[in-house]
Amino acid sequence: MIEIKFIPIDYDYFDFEGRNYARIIGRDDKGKRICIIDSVQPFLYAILKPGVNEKKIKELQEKIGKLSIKLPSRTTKVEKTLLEDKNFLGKQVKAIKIFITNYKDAHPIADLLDYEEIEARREYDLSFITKYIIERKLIPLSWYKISGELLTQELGIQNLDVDLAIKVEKIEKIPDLPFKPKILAFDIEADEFEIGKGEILMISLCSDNFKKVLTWKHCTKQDFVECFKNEEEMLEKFLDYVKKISPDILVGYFSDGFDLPYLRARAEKLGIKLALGLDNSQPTFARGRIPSGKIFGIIHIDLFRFIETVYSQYLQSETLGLNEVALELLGESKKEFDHKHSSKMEKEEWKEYFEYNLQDSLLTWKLAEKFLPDMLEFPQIIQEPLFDITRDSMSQLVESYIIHHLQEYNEVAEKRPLHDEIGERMGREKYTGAFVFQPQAALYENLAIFDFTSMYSSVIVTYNLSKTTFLEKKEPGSLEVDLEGEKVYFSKKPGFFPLLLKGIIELRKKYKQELKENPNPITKARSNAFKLIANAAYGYQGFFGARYYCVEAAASTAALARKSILDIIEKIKKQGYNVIYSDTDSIAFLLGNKTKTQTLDFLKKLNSQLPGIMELELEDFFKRGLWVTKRTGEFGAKKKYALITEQGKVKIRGFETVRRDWCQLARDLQNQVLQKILGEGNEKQALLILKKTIKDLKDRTINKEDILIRTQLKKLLSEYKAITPHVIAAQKMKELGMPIDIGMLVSFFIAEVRSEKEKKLVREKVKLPEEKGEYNIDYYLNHQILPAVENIFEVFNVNIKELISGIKQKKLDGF
DNA sequence: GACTTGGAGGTACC
DNA sequence: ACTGGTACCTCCAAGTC
Repeated sequence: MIEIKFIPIDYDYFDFEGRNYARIIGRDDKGKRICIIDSVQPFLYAILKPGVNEKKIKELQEKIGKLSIKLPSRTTKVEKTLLEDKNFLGKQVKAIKIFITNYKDAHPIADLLDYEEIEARREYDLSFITKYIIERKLIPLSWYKISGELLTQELGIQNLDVDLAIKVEKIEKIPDLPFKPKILAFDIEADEFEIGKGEILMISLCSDNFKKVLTWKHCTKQDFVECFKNEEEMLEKFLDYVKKISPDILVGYFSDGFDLPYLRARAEKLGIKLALGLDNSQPTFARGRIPSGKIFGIIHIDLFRFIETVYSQYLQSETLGLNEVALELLGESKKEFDHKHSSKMEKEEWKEYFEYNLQDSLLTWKLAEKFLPDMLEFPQIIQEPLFDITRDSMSQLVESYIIHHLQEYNEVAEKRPLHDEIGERMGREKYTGAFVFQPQAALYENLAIFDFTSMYSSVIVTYNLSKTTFLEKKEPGSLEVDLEGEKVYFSKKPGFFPLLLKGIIELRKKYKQELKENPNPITKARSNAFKLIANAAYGYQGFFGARYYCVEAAASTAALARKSILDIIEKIKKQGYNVIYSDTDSIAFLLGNKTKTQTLDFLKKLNSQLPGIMELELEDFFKRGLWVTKRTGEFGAKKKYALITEQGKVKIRGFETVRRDWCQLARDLQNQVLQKILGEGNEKQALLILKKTIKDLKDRTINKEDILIRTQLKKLLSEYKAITPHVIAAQKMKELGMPIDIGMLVSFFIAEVRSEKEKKLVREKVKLPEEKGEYNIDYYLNHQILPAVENIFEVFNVNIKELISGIKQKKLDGF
């Protein structure tokens, strides 16, 4: 028997004599690499119909106990059954817990449970690792004292590159110890984008005090460059370095979709085994929307995927490419490098190429270090391994959090929806969502904005809305929600979903406070993780793929949120304020003759009247706020406004300034105009800026980057019904042999053409950035610049178009 | 051929 | 297919006169 302190990092399992064993790689407190082998007995539940008598249950247990499945490789039997009292979707039920030999046969065993007394079969669709973590409470990246038997060359650990292997007997939670995983970043360069088509020219590696570029193409005298005879030798050395550095995390950027599959494809072609795993196995690629490259014992992370789901909504970056993200988060860019085919590269260019390649790894490594607190925190909160956490969608994260907390409510897990069920759910009609107030276009002064904290989550908790509390029909004391005529009912008895969410909101509050008092990366990561889960819980209930899907709950959440905000709007009006705007959970109103103190007191009063955990807070006071009309019609536009605080902080929403599908010229101009108007309270200075921009445009002094329009390609070229300018741009790229991918941003500009009469459509004037041609002055004036500022000036009764043509007639300079 | 209108398409807000 | 609905705006496609 030996005893160690252990932190689990990577999980997988294997079969031995027909049974499943968890195999977990981690470290001990001395930094040694440890493998532990453990087992739990797989099981599923048969939930019984109400009122089945004891005798019947006994008989049923006996029948179930005899079930088995014979496969060529193994036989799975029901090994034991237990009768348990459980909760399931708001009901107390009797359930038979059915232990089986091999978890992989849980589904076929469930299919055999075709007995009249059984109402439902559940928990046959949870992964072995998930079940293992729940059963043994061995939470990823958390510390434990493990005792067990030392293993040498036995089951599941043959040729495993670890310092110690233990067959677990006892697991005990201990307080957290310091832990810093070793991170190795990598990046490859190739001439061809298509996976495996070209040669890998170079591979860069970056870790603590370690920077290398491996290449076989060209030998330079840069100290970080290591040269090899051929691609094979370079790949071998890459494997060597990974072994030697022995990282816990191997991180890349887009590496699930590019670097790792490319490495594997090239290795295969060259007859090399890409033995990255601790057991010398090659990476495997799990099927999915995007394949996930898994390396045994080392966590491969594609940082892009984690950032995309968890952080993109908080980033300013318009693309999530390494360059923009690194610039925003690290203040560093990629190296500038003019890509061309390697065969046409000069000596000096190779040097730059190597630096470029190294910089990519360096940025990836720095980003990974930056996100390390989050990467350590999320797996502990969600209770799934880091590998999965960094690839899960938002709904999966929410669902995993739920699944791992069901025990606290003695709840049996609901099943994943089946194919037909998903189809049905997707086909449903949309329900009514949020309320958006019809604003009046104007420049307002002295505003306050109130908003509900985590509004939808608060509504779910306050009114107990969920699949588990949804009632088929009205019951005494139940809550009735009117969904525009159709009535639905919810139990008042707290269900586990709202209770769980209540816990999340409380923790979110606690960690937000903790962050305020003690701001550091850990408290920030924790606070952010809970915020994300809380925010996604509402969408989860309306999501077709959710185990706890419930449109009635989702629609009721939106309906009650609407009711709440309309109620508050009325109260604010009644108090004598002028409400000017509201969207979903926020309300903007004019202070008028009231003071800030009065307004804050009023906020307190409003809060005291709110039900449950609903809470209204002050977002801020604002000096000025601008709302404009829609392009068509005289009404004020919703979801478009600009605000300035007394400290001069500007908040712009919805305007072209913040839209990436407008050219920089129009966006910059609009931004400056908004800033000036908000700062000064009138349009005079702003007009001068407009004048200058028009002059520059007509003088053709505008830079090309500023007139590029960037639009995302959302589907295959052939699937487009309407051939829009960006589709033409993509077609041109394709003809030039450039790679076309779904999701890519297509850049183009609108050029002058010989005959405007023959080429009337915008798409006929599209040119790629590298194509020769002058920008189309008329287009940029009338389709970019003017539309961007027209209705802003209209607020001041200044008609730009008249002004321009009027001035023209008077032959004044500038316009 | 000029003009209108609906909808496809993309992106933002919360 | 991988959280929800609401809203704006451009440009194409197809219809009307």
